[in-house]
Amino acid sequence: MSKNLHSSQAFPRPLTTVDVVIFTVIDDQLHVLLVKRPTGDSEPYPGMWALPGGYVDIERDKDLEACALHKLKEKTGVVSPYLEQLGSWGNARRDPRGWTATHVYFAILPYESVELHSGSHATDIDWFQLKDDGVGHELAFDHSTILATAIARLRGKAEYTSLPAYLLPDTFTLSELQHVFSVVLGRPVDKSGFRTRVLSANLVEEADGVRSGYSRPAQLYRLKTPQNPTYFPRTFNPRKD
Amino acid sequence: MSKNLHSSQAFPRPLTTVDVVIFTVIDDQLHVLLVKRPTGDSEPYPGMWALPGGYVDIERDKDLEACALHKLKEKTGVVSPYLEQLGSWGNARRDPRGWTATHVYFAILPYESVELHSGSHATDIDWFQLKDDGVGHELAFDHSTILATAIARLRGKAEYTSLPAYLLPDTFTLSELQHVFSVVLGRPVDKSGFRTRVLSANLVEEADGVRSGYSRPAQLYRLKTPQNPTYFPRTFNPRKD
DNA sequence: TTAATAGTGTCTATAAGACATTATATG
DNA sequence: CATATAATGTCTTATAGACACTATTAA
Repeated sequence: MSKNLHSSQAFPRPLTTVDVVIFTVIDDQLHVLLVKRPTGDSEPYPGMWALPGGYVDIERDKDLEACALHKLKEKTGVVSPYLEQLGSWGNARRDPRGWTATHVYFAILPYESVELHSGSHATDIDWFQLKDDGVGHELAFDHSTILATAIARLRGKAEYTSLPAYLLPDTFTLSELQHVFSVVLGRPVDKSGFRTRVLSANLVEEADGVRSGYSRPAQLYRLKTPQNPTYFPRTFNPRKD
Repeated sequence: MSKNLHSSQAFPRPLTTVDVVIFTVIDDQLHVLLVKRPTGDSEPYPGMWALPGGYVDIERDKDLEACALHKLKEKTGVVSPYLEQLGSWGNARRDPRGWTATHVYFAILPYESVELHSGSHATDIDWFQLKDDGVGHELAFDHSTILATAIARLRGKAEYTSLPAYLLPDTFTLSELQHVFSVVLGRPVDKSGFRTRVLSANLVEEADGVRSGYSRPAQLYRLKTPQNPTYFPRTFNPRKD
């Protein structure tokens, strides 16, 4: 047996987990899905809220993304969300049980597509409204840091990609799209400029039908490439000096 | 002992590794640092070239980034490069020894700062010139995929951030900066537009001294915030339709 | 006809792209 | 003075931002 293989097996292995930051918009506000930690005596952070996640099951999960998708489906019932890797966090102190490394994904869903599934009690999973860079209180482990990173990524990418579109159902009007951008960006978005931007970026195509209400009906659109976000050639609101 | 803790310990753990994609510019060409796999019988991918990396040592490495920095210093002697997380890759098939997950970082260095340190032979570590999305031949594990992702990230970020600046030493002229951007982007960059872009982005400040040659001497500059790259408000060459 | 929202048009400011011109060093 | 490169200026084009205006439905 080679020295290298031998030494690899001698290494104590860090624990490997996967966590998922799940965003949606409820009542014109960004929300994130959190689950409550169990309250057993030897549990870390008992009763605190945390990002959904857990250990990689090397029998069940064929890769990290499959593991993230599994946890997402388990909690929300959603099977094909927008999902991207956020990063990984690993050190000796984040979990009292020892050296752990977590691979974090973030998902964006339309609220209409979700059906929450709690483990035992309906009260141990819930949506929390985002304020600034978190939910207003500390989370278990280093999840406050991870959540802040995810929020920054979502807001940052909203400046130059079509990411917020994944917060809407399959078909939507341009006004709805504009509105969800303004929710994520936290500031008003000009209608005319937004429409030019979206249409010239080839982001959407017309869908059948219109959204009718107490005013002029609005054309429905759908994403042209729902698999990947579109990159705009510029950010919103170029900075002035 | 709680059910959760018990089950966590029962889980077979994936192997955890860290790999580093190290870029530099040599003779006006992008290069990446690779190491040769050992040739023992039970070694995976014996004799093939791979990204530098290895197991996380939970005694020595306080976190994942420290582990990446350690591996970088070990190979190049460089202690404070530009380093960012690229992503993680984990599944049951990438390493014949079992389920592994690797946390990948990418580093950007000025070639002048490097002193290669090989393990035993000077021939088992080397710089490879980049062509398109790789080095022209397959790498060990899934490192060809990882390298392609890193190249895309570097080229992509060169369109709207100051990343290529980290390929230069502390002080440089604007012409040198322009040139290294053109090397990374793989296309010529207009002098006047580039200078306006760089100066109005507040990216650099004047350093003492000039670079003299057989023509008008050039003012030396340095990065204003060497810790973080600067984001430009637009990409280069907005696409035409 | 009015209210409400969809959708378009106009004007301005900003910055990139292309390329010409001026500036300043060495040999 | 010739040459090479640094540094700046000019003109055009593209697009965002602001905001005014027109279009189309339901009540």
